[in-house]
Amino acid sequence: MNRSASIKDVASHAGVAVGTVSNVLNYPDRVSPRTKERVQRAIDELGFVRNDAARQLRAGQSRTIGLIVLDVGNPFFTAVARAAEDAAARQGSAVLLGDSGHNAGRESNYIDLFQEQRVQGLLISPVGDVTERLDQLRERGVHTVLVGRLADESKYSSVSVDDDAGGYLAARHLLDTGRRRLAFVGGPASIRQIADRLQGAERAVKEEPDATLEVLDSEGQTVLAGRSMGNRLVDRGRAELPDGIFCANDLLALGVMQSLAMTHQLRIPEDIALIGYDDIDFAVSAVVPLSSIRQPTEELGRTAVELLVEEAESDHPKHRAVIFTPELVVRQSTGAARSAPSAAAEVP
Amino acid sequence: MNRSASIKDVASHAGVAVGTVSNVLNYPDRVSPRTKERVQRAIDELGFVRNDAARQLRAGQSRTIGLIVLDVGNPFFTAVARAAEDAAARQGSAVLLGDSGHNAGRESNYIDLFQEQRVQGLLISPVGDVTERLDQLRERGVHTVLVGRLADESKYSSVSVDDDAGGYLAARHLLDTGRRRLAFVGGPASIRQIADRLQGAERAVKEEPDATLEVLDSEGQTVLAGRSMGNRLVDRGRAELPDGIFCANDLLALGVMQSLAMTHQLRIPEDIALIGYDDIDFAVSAVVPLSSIRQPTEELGRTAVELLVEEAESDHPKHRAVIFTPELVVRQSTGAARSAPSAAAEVP
DNA sequence: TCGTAACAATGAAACGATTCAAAAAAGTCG
DNA sequence: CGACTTTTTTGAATCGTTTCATTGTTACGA
Repeated sequence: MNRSASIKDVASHAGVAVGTVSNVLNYPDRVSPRTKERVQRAIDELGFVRNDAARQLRAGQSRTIGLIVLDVGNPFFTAVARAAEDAAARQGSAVLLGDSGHNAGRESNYIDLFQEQRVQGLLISPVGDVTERLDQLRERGVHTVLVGRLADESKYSSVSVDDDAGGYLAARHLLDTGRRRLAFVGGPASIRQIADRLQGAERAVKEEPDATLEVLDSEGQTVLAGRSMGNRLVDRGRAELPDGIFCANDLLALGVMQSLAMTHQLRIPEDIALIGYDDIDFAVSAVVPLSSIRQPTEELGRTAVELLVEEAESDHPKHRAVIFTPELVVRQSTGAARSAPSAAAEVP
Repeated sequence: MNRSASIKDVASHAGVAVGTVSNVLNYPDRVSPRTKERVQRAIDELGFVRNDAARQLRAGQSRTIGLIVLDVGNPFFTAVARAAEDAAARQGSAVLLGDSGHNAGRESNYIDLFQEQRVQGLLISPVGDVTERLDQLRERGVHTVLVGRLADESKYSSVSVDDDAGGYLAARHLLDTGRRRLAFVGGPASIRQIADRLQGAERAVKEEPDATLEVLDSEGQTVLAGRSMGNRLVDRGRAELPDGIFCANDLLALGVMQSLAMTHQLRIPEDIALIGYDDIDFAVSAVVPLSSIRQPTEELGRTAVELLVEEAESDHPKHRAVIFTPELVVRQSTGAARSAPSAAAEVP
């Protein structure tokens, strides 16, 4: 079988017209059971598979949605991608996944590719400033939803997570469990998300007159950065130590935890409570299970697709910016046992 | 702009024939500079973007390669995917990435989708037994390369990594650094890769008359499984302990490391050397940086694409099974400092 | 000036599915 | 049985690109 069978082959093999075969495929009710069965047999015998290129050429649009993420290795994006795929599948579309790897060139290539594919729309976590490209897309009628970044509502729809609220949640939780000398570990402040998380934490601390917040600027957000920050803390006199630490992400928190665990002079959560951000897989299986802030990735992905569909279907594009609130996940590292004794409190 | 501009619009706008526009796009040399310039301006003014559906309808084949992985969240697959993308891009194709999530149903959906898209070929890490589906594909002329699994060479090409060799490497390294009472942590043995790694380790141990290998069957391959295994070890008398542990993957190894670090009676690598498998990101930033076995993911992805192209271009399909050998990555957990003092030996 | 290469530009045909007006077939009822 | 409605089937037109045989144009030497 050199060239795959076309609808025409099926038609002649079944002794019917091409229109009838098409009807069997798309409007089975219009076809009598007898011919339907005959056509079906022809399809099976020839191993016929619809040619999607021809379909979408006729339809003028494909049944796919483009999704460009910053890094497929990042669990945040893989979770979003998976949710987007499910949501798309539910309404008969597929998702084309592109990984820009924080690289504007690759991002641009994917935008071109997806445009040539005539995707129904584009979901994108942009690298830097792409407003120009996106404006161009808008002019060409390609609907776009920004993922994980708040957008100017007059121009685009977007789904994002409220980092300020997340920071507030984390700090508030430390305060609620009796901590008063808080520290924020993270940096650089030039990263929007980190600045927002800090701002939220400050907001919470201001609510308690006797609470303080010390800001510790880390170099990057890696486990190693967290560990060196932890080592600096351990070197301090006990009186100068914070009693609750909020790290801008889980990697930092795990690093801090490592250095405290290694020196064995400070216990978590008795001496210092620790909370991270992102709720990565490793948070649960840390030496002391790490409390964290979970981003609603499933909702992000699902909603992004829904906004896109909504926008594509209405003639008068109305943009919406949906902002999700993250969620507090309490584990042992913030002394859950104190306020709510549970099975999770068993220390190995 | 309601409907996007077609090549016909460009032609009339530039005052030339459609064929000329097509030539500008595909064979610029055939067109005189003057008309080329005129056409180019029309393209820019109308914001013309090629319709890929029409292109591939004419061409009979798309410029995409389908890749179905078991889990996009798994760093192994994301690395393979990235390499495959690069390799594909280098020869003008794009990769459609599908995530089966170890689910045969989703896998089947992607196979259908990719077939309808008339992909140039399929790279797949199959869920369970898909030989039937794949045979069907082969009949329909869709070339397929299996990724990460050795295939019957008479039927398919494949790229895979030699797990036996990896196991040998790991155990040989422990032996070379003076360890004699080795333990293998991992399970269940029903998983092919794990069985192979164990087999390789056994092969190495047999080379040293005075060395022994104890097999510890873990429940799953998670950090928690590793930790509970570690706890069981710590409870043993010192004389009964292994002096070198090879874990079937890095998660297990990190778990074992956690439990040893927590009890602080056994030091790594002085009392027990530890090596994992996969070289995940966290291996570097463990409390004691973890030695590991790295799989050549880039080569896998690149070679998979190359095999596919090779197969698609030759008329007489000749299948090949390419097996890569993994690589030893020495870090502190196996006492690199002993044999080769280096900067990496600095303990914080 | 003419003949002939060499080069440019043309436009109809083809790819494979869907659509839809029209024709054909099957039912219904007096 | 004939007039009518309903259901089923038909097949030409269409989507946007590429291909390629054909026609038109230019350049150059005789």
